[in-house]
Amino acid sequence: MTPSNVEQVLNTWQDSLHQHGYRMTRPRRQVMEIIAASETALTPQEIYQKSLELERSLGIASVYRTLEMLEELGLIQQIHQPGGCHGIWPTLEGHKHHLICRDCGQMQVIEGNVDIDGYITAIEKQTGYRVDDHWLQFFGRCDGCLN
Amino acid sequence: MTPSNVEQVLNTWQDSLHQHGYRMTRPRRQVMEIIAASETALTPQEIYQKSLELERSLGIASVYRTLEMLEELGLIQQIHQPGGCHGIWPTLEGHKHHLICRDCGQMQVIEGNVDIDGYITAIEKQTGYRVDDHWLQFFGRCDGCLN
DNA sequence: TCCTTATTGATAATAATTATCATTATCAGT
DNA sequence: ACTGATAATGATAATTATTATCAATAAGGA
Ligand SMILES: [Mn+2]
Ligand SMILES: [Mn+2]
Ligand SMILES: [Zn+2]
Ligand SMILES: [Zn+2]
Repeated sequence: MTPSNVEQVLNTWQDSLHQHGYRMTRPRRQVMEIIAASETALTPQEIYQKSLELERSLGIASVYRTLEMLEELGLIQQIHQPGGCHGIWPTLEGHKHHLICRDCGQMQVIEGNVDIDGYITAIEKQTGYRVDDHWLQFFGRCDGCLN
Repeated sequence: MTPSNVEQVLNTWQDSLHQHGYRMTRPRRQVMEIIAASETALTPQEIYQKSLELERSLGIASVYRTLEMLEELGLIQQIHQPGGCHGIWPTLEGHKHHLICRDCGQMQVIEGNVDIDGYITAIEKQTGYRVDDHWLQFFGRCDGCLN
């Protein structure tokens, strides 16, 4: 994300916090800035480590508490990867998927394809389950890491 | 899986162990039996807990070591779930996906649909990534938990 | 059956997450 | 702008999960 894009996301998130009765504090802003500015999905520990380079670092407990809040508000979600789970990424609007580079971790957001809806209907008929969500993630190597 | 089906899987796995120079021991057999007989994806801790009810329980270190070996042999894989990750499930042959009940955790194996291949080709052209794997998981409620 | 050595299990060490509580800082109300 | 109620922080303790260590054990080829 570009710096101005990060600011825009931060403002949206701040509105959501206030609408739900949460205060906007410096630690929370720092966590949100780190997440929104990152090119890769970060773990709680990675977010904490990045904060150590700031003028005023975070408490590890505040990192976990902020992530819990952001997830409850639906502003972030967990990205699951082979051999390194629980990365954090802003929630996607609409029907999108994740493409992740195995080498550098860089992520791309992919438009969802409509065919999956028909697939889901078939699955529900076949199994008797009611499907309310799905995850689709692609793994591979990015252009930079291939060359 | 039915008991006889479990036995069949266990024999296949035992062959794989011996072919790779691993010994078939009682702890390893117990871990494999627990995994193969389970209706839900289990965590390492859950596998250990189940073993406590057996005549001769497992050491927690042996659980982790056995899982590491089985994963290296490609016999099991990690199942990632919202709010409870790193469940263990036997590796699927061919192109299949997972359907997981949010309430009871029961899993169903779903045939993969061919449309995803075309989707992947489009993604590669669009992003410059080379895609070598994908995960597709469906979440919902099973027939039993709906009623 | 014997022997080599891979494997186990008890436990120590490390890492990650959650709980506790005195202190601090946000922000609604004036 | 100031004040006060209290939400939130951060240091740290407690808990939980995972990995490392090593003497004792057992698998399986000879
Ligand atoms: Mn996961
Ligand atoms: Mn989709
Ligand atoms: Zn890359
Ligand atoms: Zn169910």
